[in-house]
Amino acid sequence: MPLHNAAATETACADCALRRLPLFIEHSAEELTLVQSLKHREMRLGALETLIHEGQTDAPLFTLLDGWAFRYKTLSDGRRQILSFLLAGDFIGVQQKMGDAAAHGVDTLTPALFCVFQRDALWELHRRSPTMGFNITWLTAHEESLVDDTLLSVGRRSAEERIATLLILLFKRAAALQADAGAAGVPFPLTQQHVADGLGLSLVHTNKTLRKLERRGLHRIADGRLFLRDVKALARLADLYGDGRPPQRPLV
Amino acid sequence: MPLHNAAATETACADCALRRLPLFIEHSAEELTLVQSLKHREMRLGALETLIHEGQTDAPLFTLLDGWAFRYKTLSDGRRQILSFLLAGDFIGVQQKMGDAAAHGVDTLTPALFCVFQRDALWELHRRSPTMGFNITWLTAHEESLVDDTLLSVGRRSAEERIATLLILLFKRAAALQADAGAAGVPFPLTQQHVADGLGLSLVHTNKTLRKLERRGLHRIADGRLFLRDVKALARLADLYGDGRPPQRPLV
DNA sequence: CGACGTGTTGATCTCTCTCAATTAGAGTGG
DNA sequence: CCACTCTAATTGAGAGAGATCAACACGTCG
Repeated sequence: MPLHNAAATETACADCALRRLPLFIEHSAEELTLVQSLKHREMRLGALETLIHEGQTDAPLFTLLDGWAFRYKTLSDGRRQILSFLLAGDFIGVQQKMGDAAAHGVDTLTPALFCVFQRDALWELHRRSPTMGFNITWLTAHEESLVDDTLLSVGRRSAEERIATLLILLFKRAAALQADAGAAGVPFPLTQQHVADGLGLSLVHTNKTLRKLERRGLHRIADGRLFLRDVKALARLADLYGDGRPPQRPLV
Repeated sequence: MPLHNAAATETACADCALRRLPLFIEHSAEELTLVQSLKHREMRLGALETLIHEGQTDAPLFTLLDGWAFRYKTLSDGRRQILSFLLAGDFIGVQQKMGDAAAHGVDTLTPALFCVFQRDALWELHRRSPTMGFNITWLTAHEESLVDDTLLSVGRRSAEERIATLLILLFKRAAALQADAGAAGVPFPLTQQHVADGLGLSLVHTNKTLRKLERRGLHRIADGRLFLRDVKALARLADLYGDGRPPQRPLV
């Protein structure tokens, strides 16, 4: 994804790479102008850098334009839980109330490009374009449903099932951002430590489970790319219904 | 909380019991009229009934006016994860995209009163009152932060720590809805099975852990009420900082 | 070339789960 | 008033998934 490299040259919203993705909806010229006017600047971070510190009080709003990142929380003794992974198009920072401390940190996984908005952009957006405001609400709700899915995994799935679920869901999200679906695989910039922290598992057990699935031919991770070798088997493990099909309650 | 009992007599938004709670912000007369116009009807359920079935496609929007409920997901073999508990004032149903299947079920814990809105009320609200729209966005984001907290618990806290965390957080939320904070305790309509499903634990282990904490004098649950006996000790277990204070990363 | 980050594997250890049984209370019907 | 049933809470015992501890391999980098 060749975005402009020179710090001085910022992309106009109308030319934003995100808009080229089939995933994103059309916006009117006025909406684009509005967003453009709220856009404060762009920001570029390297891999494994911190965008928002846990407990930071003045974090602005961001949109992730390119790259991977993740939200997380830590306990005082260092135990870390990754709350969600962020891909291009994701909105960052709605969670913390204005003037409040950030409830979670955000780190990058890869070099990443962010669109930075002023603190009050959220309100301005609502005020000046209810349509966009509505979209934001919906986006926020969608983010929550991702966390819901993870909570189900971490709370009720076995290690194998959790890994299968994560691989499928991340694959789908990443695949939606690129042209060729299956053959080339999708980028997979997570270390096993990230996988572990995202699934509430230990690093060692994550490694062992990952290897087990790989040896069974369900997937393959190599050179920072993920390939799904046996989606059927993975989906069976993950107990994922085609999409949104209601689960069957046992007759017991 | 004496709400009207006769099915025919519905409360006007201006007289809504929720507004009397110090927790809720003021709204202008126009805003109340708007909400009133979008309000479809009220709905009353008994304890342990289902408001929204998992996978249901046409669920409307609700506000919980009185009582307790919870959102949950289940796997096909019956394993259930409770995603969040719902108390008076909580909004229900933003998560599912219009026309989409509900990603989670909602059951009541106690008899409950709901305010029912049409499917497109969310959009109307945004369109006709950006202020309210903004509030909805914020409310949705806040809901997510609750799920984030739970995910941290389930992913990284021990059974003892999870229980302590849940007790404190539920106590706080319930206490905010009533006058007397400490002495009388707060309602606690969850069975141990609910606690277990909310924390990703088994019923048996939940029971044992609960008893251990109770025997240590940290809390007491009796007659459907929860009393916190030693908040300090509970907070220490839960690793909860006063409120939003950033956690200390270990120097290791 | 040594230090470091990441991945890998084996050997324990333990927290939590599963299985089983008992108690207590609420509701029902005879 | 008393069996009978059902649900929720409780407790003990054994089993197991996953955590922790320890080494080692490999590639990158200053």
